[in-house]
Amino acid sequence: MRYWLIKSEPDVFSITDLEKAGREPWTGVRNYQARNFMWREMREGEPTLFYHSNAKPPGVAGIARVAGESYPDPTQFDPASEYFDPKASEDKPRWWLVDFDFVAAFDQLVPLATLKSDPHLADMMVCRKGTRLSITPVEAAHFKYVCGLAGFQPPD
DNA sequence: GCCAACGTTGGC
DNA sequence: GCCAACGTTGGC
Repeated sequence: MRYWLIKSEPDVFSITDLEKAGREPWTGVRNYQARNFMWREMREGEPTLFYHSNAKPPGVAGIARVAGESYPDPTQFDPASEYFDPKASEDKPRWWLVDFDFVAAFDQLVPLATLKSDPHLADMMVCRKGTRLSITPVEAAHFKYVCGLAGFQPPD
């Protein structure tokens, strides 16, 4: 069992939006490292921190879960989409995604500043300077610790 | 609005 | 394959 963190701008798609939707295909990721995590490494049921970026303040807003296996991101084939990729084809998809299921919204956001100032989380990727990656693995201990900061009982 | 970090592009 | 220019992310 692995743990993950996904970033989303709440103005675009927030934890509340995920709660309403129940499940959401994670379209539009156009970074190879992030794609590789979804494509080949994520497994159904893996718990995921849902992080609000470009927010005031930024921080972890809740929990999601990998809904199932990866499949080609349909927006890469759609000329009308901002995520259209002319170099991708149905035969040779370039971008893969998974769906995420809603698990929980934290009663209170755990701000990035809190994560950064906590020695337990010193080497958590999202705490490090200049990590722009929108999907990162999270150590089990870090995942559980962040849930603890939110007063949330982590899923098994 | 600024700017550090860093990924991508394209000329050579 | 190198690397300068450029674009994007995202905190502050």
